[in-house]
Amino acid sequence: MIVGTKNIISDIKVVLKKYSIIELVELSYSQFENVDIQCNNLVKHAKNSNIEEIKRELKNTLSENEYIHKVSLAKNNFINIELSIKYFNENLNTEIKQINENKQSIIIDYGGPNIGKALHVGHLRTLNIGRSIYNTNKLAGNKIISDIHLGDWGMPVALILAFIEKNKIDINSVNYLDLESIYPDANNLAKSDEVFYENAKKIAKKLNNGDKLTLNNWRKIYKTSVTEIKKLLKEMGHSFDWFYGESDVVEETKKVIANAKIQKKVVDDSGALVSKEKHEPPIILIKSDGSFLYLTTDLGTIYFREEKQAFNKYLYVVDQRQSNHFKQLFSTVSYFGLSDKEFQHISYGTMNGVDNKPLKTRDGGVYKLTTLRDDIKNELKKKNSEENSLEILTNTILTYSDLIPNRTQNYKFEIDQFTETNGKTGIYIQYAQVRARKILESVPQVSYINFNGDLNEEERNLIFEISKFYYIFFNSLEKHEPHHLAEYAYTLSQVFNTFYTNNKILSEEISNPEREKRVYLVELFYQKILQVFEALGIEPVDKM
RNA sequence: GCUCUCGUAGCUCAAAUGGAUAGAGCAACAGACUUCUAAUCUGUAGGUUAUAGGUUCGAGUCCUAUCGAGAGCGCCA
Repeated sequence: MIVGTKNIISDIKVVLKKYSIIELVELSYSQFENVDIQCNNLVKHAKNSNIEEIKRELKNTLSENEYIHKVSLAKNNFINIELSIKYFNENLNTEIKQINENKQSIIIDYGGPNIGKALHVGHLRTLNIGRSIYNTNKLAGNKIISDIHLGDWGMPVALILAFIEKNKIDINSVNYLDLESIYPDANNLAKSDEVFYENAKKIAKKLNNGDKLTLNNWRKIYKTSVTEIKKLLKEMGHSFDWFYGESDVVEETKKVIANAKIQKKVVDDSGALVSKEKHEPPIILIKSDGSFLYLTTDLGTIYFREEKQAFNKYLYVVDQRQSNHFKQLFSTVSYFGLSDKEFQHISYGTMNGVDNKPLKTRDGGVYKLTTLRDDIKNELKKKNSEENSLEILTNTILTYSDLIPNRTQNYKFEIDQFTETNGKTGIYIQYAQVRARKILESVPQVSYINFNGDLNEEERNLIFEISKFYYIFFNSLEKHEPHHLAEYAYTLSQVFNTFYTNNKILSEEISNPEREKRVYLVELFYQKILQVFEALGIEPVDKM
């Protein structure tokens, strides 16, 4: 829906209705030169006997519309519209919250990192996509709560504890770097050493049963790991409303199981507890050794959230490889009657290496996030970045490069591409923003201005591009796809840069109506690009 | 074997419910700094949208087949 076009649509509808054409009328942006928006409705009525008459009448009616500067009907029946200055004067300052008629209450689950494992490049997508969806919803006036949903329970932790126990490591001396090497070692050991694996399973069970000594050890590991995770996330500009994990829902998970038993919706299958709902593979809730699975804990988490707050939508920002898991989870939620809310898996493609296979998380070759940050920072230092902006620019690259590709596709992770500072990059959009900011700092603010028709090509292009903001924002919001906004940040900056290089603003040659108009244009650009930054989770720099 | 996702320029990616002439960036080539920051701007070149059919006014987008790539598949998360 293009903002401010309701009355154009209704004009078209009225004419079509006279000829008994009653249908949904829609407008879309056009790629043609000197055409802003187009209407495709008429194309399919080419064989209508009144087509010429309809076209004539449409042209007459639309020519009268004050939001339209020029209308033309193509031979193949596309309706091409050039918008009037009045349209822009009225539609560049609308508040997003006012346009959003369907306010929602949402919880967004980041399918969190696991404690004891280093954050690696594979974690980038969930963080970036999640934050963008979160911010976009906030801007739209929706209520949204983010929960990191930490992987802090079950087998992964049990493996770490078992490894510490087996090698008689002093748990009090273990720091986060130790943990990062312990997990892969323990994981490998479990594959070859059956006794060790059995031991780990026992520890997992002890955790679920609340064994005091095991819990104490778990707490130490938890604290060491979480402190480090929080520190890195903060440096990267990520924060969460809730920092709950699987360990917080142990009791709730048990309740879910108990209720399912009462409702007779589960059955014993060779020692394991399985849902009666038909699925392939079947849904196992409790393993034959008594411990819970991933899905079981997720059910507990939903129980926990339902108790805590009323949401009407659950979003899970998790890798597409888990789509089957979520299909089963959502199905079980409704089968068990846990919630009747809307559940959605916001899946994203894997980040692949040059071999086109997902970057693996285990053993030696893990590309840690901290390493990636350092690599980018070093690349930026070569370009003589302002020292103060280095952190923010690094984060910008880390976010922007990741949000540019469509989330639903896999994409190839290449370090060169990530550290690139030319072209369609975070650096480019920051630079445009800094240029605008610099201008605005040196002049007093211009209050609202009505444009007249006296706009040159670059000015007109900039205004038009700015007006697309609402369409793209809501497209991103509704589809949970940040890449539309990321792409827009680039095109908007590009149009601004062209305007900037070809039009002097503060020069003495430019006198007042002209100058004030251009300053106002810069203000409009700045205001919109900042909102896009906000929606993407990018902090603007002061200088560069 | 079964299920799912994908295949667009040399490379990395766009293309809103099916719309007109498929767009960007990188790399390549040619230009623009005495002027609000050149981390910028302007231009050239680059395509049978994997292949073959089908649906229709109209297909990169929907359907079928083939080829190619990736992912998931009972007690890991």
